[in-house]
Formats: sequence, structure tokens, C-alpha cells
Amino acid sequence: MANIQQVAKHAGVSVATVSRVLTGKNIVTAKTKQKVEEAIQYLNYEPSMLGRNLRNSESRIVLILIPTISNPFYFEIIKGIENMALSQNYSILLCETDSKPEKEEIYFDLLRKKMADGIISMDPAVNVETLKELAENYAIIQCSEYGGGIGIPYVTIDSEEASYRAVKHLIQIGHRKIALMNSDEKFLYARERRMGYERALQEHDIPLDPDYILYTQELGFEEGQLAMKKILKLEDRPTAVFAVSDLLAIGALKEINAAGLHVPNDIAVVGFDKIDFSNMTNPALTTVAQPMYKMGTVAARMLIEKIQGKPVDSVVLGFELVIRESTTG
Amino acid sequence: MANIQQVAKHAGVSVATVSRVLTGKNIVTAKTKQKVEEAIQYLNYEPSMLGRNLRNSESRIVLILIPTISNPFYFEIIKGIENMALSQNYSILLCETDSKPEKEEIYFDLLRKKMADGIISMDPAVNVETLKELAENYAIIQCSEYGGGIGIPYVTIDSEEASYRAVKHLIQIGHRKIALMNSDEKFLYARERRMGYERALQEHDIPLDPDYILYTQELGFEEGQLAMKKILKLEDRPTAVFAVSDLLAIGALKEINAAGLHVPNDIAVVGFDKIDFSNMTNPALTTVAQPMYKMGTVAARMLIEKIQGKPVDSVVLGFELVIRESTTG
DNA sequence: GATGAAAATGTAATCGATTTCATTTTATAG
DNA sequence: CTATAAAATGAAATCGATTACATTTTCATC
Repeated sequence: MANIQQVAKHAGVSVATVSRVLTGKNIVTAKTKQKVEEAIQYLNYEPSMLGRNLRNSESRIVLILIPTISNPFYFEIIKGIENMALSQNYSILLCETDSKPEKEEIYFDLLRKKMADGIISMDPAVNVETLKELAENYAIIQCSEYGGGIGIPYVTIDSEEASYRAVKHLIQIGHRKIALMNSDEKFLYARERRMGYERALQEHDIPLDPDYILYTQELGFEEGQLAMKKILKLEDRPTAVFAVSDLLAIGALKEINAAGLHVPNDIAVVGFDKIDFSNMTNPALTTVAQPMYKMGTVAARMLIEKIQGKPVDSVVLGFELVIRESTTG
Repeated sequence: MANIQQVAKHAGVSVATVSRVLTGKNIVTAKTKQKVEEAIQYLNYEPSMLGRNLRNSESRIVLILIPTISNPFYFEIIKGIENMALSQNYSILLCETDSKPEKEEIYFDLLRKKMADGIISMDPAVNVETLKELAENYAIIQCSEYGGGIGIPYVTIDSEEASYRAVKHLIQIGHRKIALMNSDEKFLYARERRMGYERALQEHDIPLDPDYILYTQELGFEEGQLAMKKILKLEDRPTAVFAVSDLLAIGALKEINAAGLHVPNDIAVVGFDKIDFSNMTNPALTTVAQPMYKMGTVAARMLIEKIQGKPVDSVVLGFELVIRESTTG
């Protein structure tokens, strides 16, 4: 496979001139340009990014950190990131951490070893201390999930308000016994969503029942089933469930069905995220739609600006409550 | 950020010695080794992969080509590939082609420009001619979907047999009017699955009804709904549907429910792939389980061997019919 | 202590591009 | 036609590692 030397030789010019033709930024005579392009064609030459990247001290690769690839919540975000990144000639490397520090380290190392130019972290479980430390020397953006007050720019939605609106919807259609299926409150968004839940209840003078608040380790289908099993065993059974992820809600749905109960007549269900599957279930799921694609493009743009050394500010995007069959029948 | 020169200087040795300590393959005195390690520690040095990769003429990155990230079918395969790759110090770059040649080209270029060492293609829509051409100079493996007879090693299952077994199951539980929801027969696997379907029918003297065979453009939920709508309009309505992907089957499920019919009492449904969601629906889906994780690890191993210049042979893995509520109630 | 082989280390080339600075060529004006 | 500025091109340094080859050090042996 040809290199730039051979192209230069074949075209009868110096490597500098070939490089000028390649990058297109410098002035080259039309005639020389043609000679060079012919040589490139003839030799089937493709410039090596290995050489270019070393010289430019960049890899043009950005890392996306997600806890698991199995949660469809990330799809649209990833698409947004990818499209923005590709348009700026960056490639994305998808990094599944399984929320394990040792896998995280593998990808952090890629950054330290210059194999990546920056990170978009969507992993709430990520080691915040390490992230903060890395952020001093490398470009890092938090997307969707974020640790507040650690000085790393983020893009997200107002979780408290979204949660408030979801619960308010349930109250407005007549529910007063509403369960909250939340994730571990070590995550900021979990605390915010509980606060929104409480605010909606308080506003309508509904007393808080601690039995109605459940915590799950992860946001998956099985955890939703498990939590729903517990809810169904409560003496004073709730008439509605607000789950902080669609997968949890879908698990709940399945469990309610298995118990021979009807959604939404016996128990109404609200999810969070508006993943594709939320529309495929029976009944279709009422859910909070995050602007995922937008989130992705914004995060990518922020990261690229950060890589270029520009200052970037955090962004809070809007959301939308999508009302479907699981609350209105 | 420090480079190898500075480490060498600080440790009072040559860069060669530092490199020897880094790679660990050459003999270095315990004393010098310690000096170097202290310098590395002191300077917070991380070797740059840009330099190393240029010198070694490798990127240690492999590409995974998938049509869309939204189909959960790819999850487990990707996990398999990733784990095997990581264990061999490769990183994976997930490439969504949207089945568009122009996006494909972006990723092929990464290979040509030495930014990637090889490709695992799972995209049946991939331009076979280009792929074949690339395979002459680069390491390429086909996974799950493959073009036969083009000399590129693949790992897959026996689609014809799997399809045969799925349809046979439907026949054994009493069905004779069985629809096939297939994808475009430009894909080899689609042709193979139709053949399996026909073989099962023939074996039980069930005449082929062309109205019972439907073709969809893609393998998603909406296409399943659409196809099911058509099936429900048939005068002589089938009592069972075999869909060549779980997403199609889930779309069918939803549509059957919407029509007020019951699965499996009115219509039984069988899917293909055993994606996570096939278990989350109501009722849970009978489906053909592909050994996806295994497929991923095998494909990754094959690719790495190919990169190392070793000869590799294609592999056909087993499958399993998972019988659940959508056929047996 | 001298000898020679083996072990440890150093020097310098190399991977393949980009870019600074120097040099040559071209164009413009007088 | 010459002087001069501007444009085009080339030579060589550079990015940061690895490694072939050369050189020095170590150490066992006599």
C-alpha cells in the first residue's frame, strides 16, 4: 500500500506538496494539483490516519460511556451524537461499562493514551472523582445523567419538573394512591424525581406513604417485575404506579397482567423515557418523552467545542408528557 | 503531558530502555526498571497510542457494521464481540449504516485509512462487491448475515433448519394454515427461511398458499403491524404466523390484540432471535434462539486471527426453539 | 587479572503524515 | 528587461513511540 513518499515521487513533487493537495488548505497550482491527483489515483493511495493523527496529536475519536447497551433509552441519544460527530469528522466508540469501575478504567485509559479526544458520559454510576480529575486535562461532557457541582458541563432535562408533571397527570385523572418506582437515590436524578413526586402529592394534599416508594438497583425489566410484585402485596394497593424508566414500567405492566389485573382500570402505569418499545406493549405506555436525539447532538457539539478549547455551558432541555393507553384506557 | 523522551531523561536512560520497560518483552535490569518506573510515576506518564500505533502499523480498533442500533438482536452479539476484543486489547467501533451506502463508505474509509484493523459485518444490505474487494486487502468477517460464495469467512446458524423446526412446531400443535412473515428475498437468510418453511409444509402434505407468504422491507415493529393487517384481511385467515424476526412478531402481536383476537387461541405467533423483549410481551413470544453471545465471541476471534494473517474457516453454530405462551397459551 | 560470551543499554532509523522556514518560480510594474 | 513582491514548491524538523544494530557492561572461567 502506497504512502505519501511514493505519491510524491510518482508525481515528481515533494511530500509537502502532496500534503498540501490532501489537506486542501494551501495554494497549489492547478497543474501540480492534477499531477498529484493522478499519482494518488494511479497508486490507489489512501492517506494513513495513523501518521496524520500522530502529527496532529489527535485521534478524532470520541468515547460514549453507557452502563449497558441493552437499554433502548440510549439509542436516540447515540444517533444524535453519532450524526453530529460524523459531520465533524469524528468517529464514536461506544463503551459499555456494565457500571463496573474496571471496565470504566479501560476506556479512561484510551483517553489518557491519546486514543480518544474526549468522553460523553451517560453512566450515572461512573466514578465521579476520577471523572472530575480527568476533566482537568481532557474534554468531558455529561449527558442525561450528571453529577451536579463537579464543574463538568452537562446536558439534561429538568427531572424534578418532569416527575411532577407525570404524577400530576395521574392525580388529575383521579388517582390518589400512587406508587413511585425509583432507582437508588445515590443518583441525583433519582432524588430529583422523588422530589417532583412529593411536590405533586403535597400540592393536592395527598399524604406521603413510605410504603408506596420503592427503590430498584437497576432500571431494567426484571427489576420492574420484582418491584411490582412487592407493590401488589401491599394491603392498601395503589391504583397507579409511576416508574422512572420505561423498562421498569414494562416490567410492572407484565406483572400486573400476570396477576390478572387490568391496566389502566385496576392500576394505571406511567413510564419515563419514551423508548420505542413503550409503544409496542399492550396497552401502550404513558411516558415522559425526553428529547433524546437533540440531547445527543447538543452533547456532541459541546464536546467538540470543548476539544477545541472553547468554553461551554451546561444545557437543560425541555420534555413532554406523552399520554397513552396505560393511563387513559 | 510527558512523552517518552522526558521519562528517559528523568530516569537517566535512553528512550529504548524506557520502551523496553513499557513493552516488557525485553530484558532490563531490576534497578533500571525501577528507575524508569519511578520516572513514569513521577511524570504521570502515559504512553501515547498514536506514536505506538504508527510505528506498529496498527490501530487496534475493529469495526462492527450493523444496519441499525435499534434492533436488540445485535446486543448480545456486540457484547460477545466486545468482550473477546477487549481481552485481546482491541477496541470496537460500532458503525450504524442505516443500510445506506454512503454511511457504509465512511466506515470502509476508516479501514482504508488504517484507522481500523478489520471489520465484522452484520449488515445484510452491505454492498457485497465493495466488501469482496476490501476483503482482498483487509481482515473482514461476516456475522449472522452473510453473502455466500464470496469467499469471506462467516459465522451463522442454519437458517433453513431453524425455520423448518419453527414451522414444524406449529404444525405439531395442530396448525395447518400458517403464514410466513419474511423479509426481502434479496437476502440469503430470507430465501433459506422460506425454504425451511416450505419443507415443513411439504413434509406434512400442506399445500403452499402464496397469499400466506408476506414480504417486509425491514424487520421492525411497524413492518410487523403492517404485514399483520394484511394477514387479518385474508378471507381464509391463517391460525398461525411465523415471523422471521421478533420485532415483526411483536408488531403482529400488537395488531392481533388490537383486532380483538387472542394469542394463541385465535392466532399463534412464532418469532426469531430471542431478543430480550420477546419475554416482556403479553403473551411471551415463542421464538428461535440464536447463540448470539457465542456468535460474537467466535466472530471476534476469527477476525483477530485474520488480522494476524492466519487462515480462518467459516463456522455454523446451533440454535434452539424456545416455546412460550404465544403458541401454547 | 585477562578473556570472551552473554546481558544490558544506547544510537539512530523508522512508521506516515503535517508544517515551518528557506528557496525557487511567477507575475507585476516601471 | 529588470527589480521586486507574491506565489508556489521543497528540505527538513516534528509528532511519540518501537526496534535493528552497535556498543558497553557484567560476570563466569581460567
